[in-house]
Amino acid sequence: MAATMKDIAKETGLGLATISSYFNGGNVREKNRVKIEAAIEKLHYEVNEVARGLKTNETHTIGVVIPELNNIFSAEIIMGMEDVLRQHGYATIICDCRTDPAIERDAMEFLVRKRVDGLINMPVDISGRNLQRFQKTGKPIVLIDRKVRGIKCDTILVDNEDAAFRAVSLLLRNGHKNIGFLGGPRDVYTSQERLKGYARAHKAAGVPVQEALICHGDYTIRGGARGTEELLDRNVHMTALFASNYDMTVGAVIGLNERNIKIPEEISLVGFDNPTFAKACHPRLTIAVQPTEEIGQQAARIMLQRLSGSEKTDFPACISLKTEMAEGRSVRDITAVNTENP
Amino acid sequence: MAATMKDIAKETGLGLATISSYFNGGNVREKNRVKIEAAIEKLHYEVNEVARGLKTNETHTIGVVIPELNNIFSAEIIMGMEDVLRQHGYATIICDCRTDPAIERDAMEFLVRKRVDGLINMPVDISGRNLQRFQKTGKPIVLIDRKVRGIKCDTILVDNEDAAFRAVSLLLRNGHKNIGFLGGPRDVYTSQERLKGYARAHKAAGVPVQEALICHGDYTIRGGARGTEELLDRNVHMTALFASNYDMTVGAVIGLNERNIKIPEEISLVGFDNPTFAKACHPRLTIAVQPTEEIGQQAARIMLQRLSGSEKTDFPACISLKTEMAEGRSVRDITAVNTENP
DNA sequence: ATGAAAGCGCTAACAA
DNA sequence: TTGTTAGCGCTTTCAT
Repeated sequence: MAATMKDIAKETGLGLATISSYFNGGNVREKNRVKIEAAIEKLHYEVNEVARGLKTNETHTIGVVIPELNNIFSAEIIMGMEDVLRQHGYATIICDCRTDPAIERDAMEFLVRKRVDGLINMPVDISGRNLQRFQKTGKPIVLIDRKVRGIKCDTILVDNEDAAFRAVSLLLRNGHKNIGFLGGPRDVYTSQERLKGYARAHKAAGVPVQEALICHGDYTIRGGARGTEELLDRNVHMTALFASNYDMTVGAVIGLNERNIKIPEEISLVGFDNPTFAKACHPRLTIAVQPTEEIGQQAARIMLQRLSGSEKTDFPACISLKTEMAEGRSVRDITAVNTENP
Repeated sequence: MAATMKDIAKETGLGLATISSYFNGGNVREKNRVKIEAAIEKLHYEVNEVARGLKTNETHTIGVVIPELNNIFSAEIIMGMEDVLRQHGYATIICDCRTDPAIERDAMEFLVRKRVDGLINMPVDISGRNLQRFQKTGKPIVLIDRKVRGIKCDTILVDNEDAAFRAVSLLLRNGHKNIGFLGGPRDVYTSQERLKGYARAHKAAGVPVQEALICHGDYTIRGGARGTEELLDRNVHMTALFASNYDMTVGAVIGLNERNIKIPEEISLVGFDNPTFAKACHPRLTIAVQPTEEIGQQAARIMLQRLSGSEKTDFPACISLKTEMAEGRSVRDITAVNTENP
């Protein structure tokens, strides 16, 4: 069995409270401090956080429920989160619910039993039922990437609409008027937002949106490759492509390569996420970059604030993080070409 | 405050032990069972695993320490692991130590304080010092992906040497004699193993290994692209390329595309990991696939066995999982060509 | 089958 | 500053 505070007390001849005080930053006589530290060393004592948790009703553990872990987007968010939390003495229990609302519900119940101090969730069940259950505990919830109506809590979003707006505006500024849109599933929030941005950019530039240029894929590499080919087949005049997530960006590059279409000479491309991939491409891809680690860090910080209770504003915060445009060389300026052929 | 068993006891008029018995599969009179369940419903009772953990000295929590979470390899392992563990009522606390032995040590200490029931580790500190610390708790350790000498515990490895052997043999069988090797860092275990497999395949086929065909990269996309170009420049007669991890495979595809080199007409390519990427490529890539989720699942299962104590063999198991060759169309058979030009 | 009571390792209130 | 003590919510003998 592991050593307990009692053992330290016995070893040093001191009382329990003194030992506890030592660990909780209380004042302990220098002489005793040395004794205690010697005993800790000798007995390999490590505080039992379970006992502490029972007593204080604080487990210093945050539950995290996400749809899927096997994509860099989720993984990097988790990294940023876990990093901040552990630095503050908090553990994170991560539950990958495989995009299944039922598993998500189980995961949340599980976390309630584990008495986590708070929940960070990238929600699958948009109805909010799962979250309502957790909210009964009175413990803080921070939502990531998606809103859930009916749930009042802090939320970290990415301004997807703006990301798409800027990406497409960049293409428009460079003279492109037939811009293909490789979108995600119709019913996914981020996908809808990005399509809105695509449309708004067109409106702002006074360029009409053409249905034939919009392709709803599935956010996968393969879907991106196929979508690219479909768009090429349907639109002879297409001069540019906007891929609205990472996997579809990879797919677009593959699809264009396969057809032997030069970027940006024949088709200009703006992608999404993953700067590493963008840099590896030739020419380097222009992409919209989501601040993945920052999303995680922010979520963690807000959670920490709620837990410390030192929060002034009592109403939920809704933070919208901006994406960055990382410019490469995959967009060709065709304004000159346009004026030549009016 | 959340409801406790005491509340249930009060509500039902039963004793504490009866309630506890109900939750632990003991026999409870039908009449009382109904009463208890009604009370649970009414009070929204959820077992407090913290209290239970203190009493039973079992937290039903497994600590997981890995170097990095932001690559599909790690992420999928974690998915497989977490899946199995949670299905058995175990939580996983994941610590990403950013490939830093010092952070790894902190993480392990942290997990000791959290009183996790076991540790699953993809080790960074190969010296074993970090693990020795944890091992003092007497709790089980399962190692993943790498051995650590001096630590006696269960280990799940992938037969990397065999994976490379088979990949390179495939190329040799197809008549290739100048096969470039895009390797990882010299000091990484998996990288060394894969190089061994490359060499053994050559020996088995009676083809000499040429130093100029071996490139030590850094397991990144960019490294793969650069390595590919280096190898092309150094070796005019190179007809094939073996990329020894996923990122370098992406890099190789990009590098070859950039030079406008056709796969497999000009260069045959065998890659590593990520079937999704392989399928998205044209032509579909032939790759060695590591059973990532299975690694995680196996690790979890072995851990579960150790914890249940029903393990017959008391000595550590060392399981070596085989990779799969997923054949695409990226390898050209040039045996005929060779006989034409002897 | 059920109840009473002790105690897991810690914190915190109170006393000294 | 330090010691004593009660009790967090549960499991687990031991009676009944």
